[in-house]
Amino acid sequence: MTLPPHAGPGSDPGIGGAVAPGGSPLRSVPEASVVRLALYLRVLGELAEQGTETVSSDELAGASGVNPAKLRKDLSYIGSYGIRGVGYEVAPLLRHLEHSLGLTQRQAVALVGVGNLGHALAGYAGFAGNGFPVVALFDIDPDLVGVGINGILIDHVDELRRVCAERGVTIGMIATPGQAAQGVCDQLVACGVRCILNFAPAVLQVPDDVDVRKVDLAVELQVLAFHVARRHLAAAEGPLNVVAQAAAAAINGAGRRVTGGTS
Amino acid sequence: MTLPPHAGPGSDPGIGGAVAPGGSPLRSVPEASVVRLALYLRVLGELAEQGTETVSSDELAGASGVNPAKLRKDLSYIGSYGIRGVGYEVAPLLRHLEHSLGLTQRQAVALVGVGNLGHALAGYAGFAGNGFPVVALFDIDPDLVGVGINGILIDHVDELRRVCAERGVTIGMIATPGQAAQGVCDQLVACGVRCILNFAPAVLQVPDDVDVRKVDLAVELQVLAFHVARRHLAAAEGPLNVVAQAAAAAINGAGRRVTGGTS
DNA sequence: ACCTGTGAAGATTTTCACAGCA
DNA sequence: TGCTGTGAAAATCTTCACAGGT
Repeated sequence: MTLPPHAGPGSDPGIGGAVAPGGSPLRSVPEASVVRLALYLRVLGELAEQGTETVSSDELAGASGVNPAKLRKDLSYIGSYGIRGVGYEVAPLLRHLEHSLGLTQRQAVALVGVGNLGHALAGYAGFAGNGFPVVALFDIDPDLVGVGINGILIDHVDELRRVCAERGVTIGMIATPGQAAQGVCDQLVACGVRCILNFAPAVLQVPDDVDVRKVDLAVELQVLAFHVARRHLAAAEGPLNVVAQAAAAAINGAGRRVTGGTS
Repeated sequence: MTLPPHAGPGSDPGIGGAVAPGGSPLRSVPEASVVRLALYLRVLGELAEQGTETVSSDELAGASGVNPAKLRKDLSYIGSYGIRGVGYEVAPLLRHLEHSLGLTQRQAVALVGVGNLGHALAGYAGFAGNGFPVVALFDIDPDLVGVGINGILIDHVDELRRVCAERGVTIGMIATPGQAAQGVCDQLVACGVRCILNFAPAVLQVPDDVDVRKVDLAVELQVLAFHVARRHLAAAEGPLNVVAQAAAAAINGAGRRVTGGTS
């Protein structure tokens, strides 16, 4: 069985606009769009803080590093309604995005592996503040069990099943060494966790109905290294390229490009 | 850069963009493929450790969670030569991948922002071990300046330009708060850094010739939250789905149980 | 007999471009 | 006039399926 980074259970055709009880259309949203929606949400939050009340798709797209048409299409997936000739009202759009991303419901997060990286994740303020409280910590090291971080005590991995059930964990984060990751993943899945964020350098095999997203630091650096190398090759190879690049660089000295996401 | 009217954000498309105008290909490798190449490299490393000498595309693809045809196509971008009827020799393929990803040359990394997350990144063993030594640390907090982590002293951000030049930094990592990220990014670019890995919750604006990759923890969690919510909606809507999901869960509950280790 | 490398088909995502409304 | 929402075209990525080695 294969697990593309985001093998959603929704290989499901379901083109038809199935309608949920509430009446909102449950249309399939491309994974890439979901990622961008989360991005727009943050940018909108910043705009709201500044007191901005409306934005055009051009403005919001610019601030998000995205093509305006793409932004409008992304919003269309969640049935957003802007005002023609004006743009979008920041506050309502923000609420709409939160709702569409399922942020109205609090998601309890469990973190397995409180080593170097795990410790930082456990203490990361960005989580709790955004509706993702870390409610459980696990490690296999007896010296760590019982230690508290941000008011949460570390439990032994053997307690995973019980603790996750008790605390209603819906999202699992894995920050163990690579060899341990699959085992931990299996346990989380057995506990009913269906969404996993994996920081361990390992490819996780999971059932079809489980979503895994991966953050792989080594891979990120290697991808950048590839670009460094390619840049050297390109420069060494074509004088024409060098000229073109220099020209482009000069032109861009003033105007800037926007670069968005990854993962 | 080249022709495309718009340098797309997101997973920066025109990677091989440097297709020589009148010259040789310098074949462009799709960004998605580059990411997977890095993944194959890791899996191959594991195979090599186990003493495996050859793998078929099926096996390697399975272990990487990827479709075999896709794997072969990915490898074809870097002109890999397997042996028909047999597969790939692990060691040569591993070397080939390392070379193609530019890992033969050591990349010096600078990390800006030694807070909660930054501290963990500075101590992350996976970097140095993979040819990405962190050679410089920066922060704006006077209390941190002078502190050493893993033998590297933290410098003040004001020293960024000098230190990066002295130590030949080629890759920058940003782990500052969101508001500080753009400023830091500008400084890195001014120092000649052309590849940046951004952990800060901010969209960075950079010139065309700079590659940015982003790791955004809040976005990752929100994407997972979206899937949790969608799953609930789907379950509430389609009774057939519920049955199928329950069955899948049951089957997997009986699945292997592995006692995991943790750091 | 088996497995790679790849053209071509298929699927998905991005972008264009314009109708339609405020 | 200005900007959204969206059908359709373009670009990109994935998968199939098979020719061609070993």
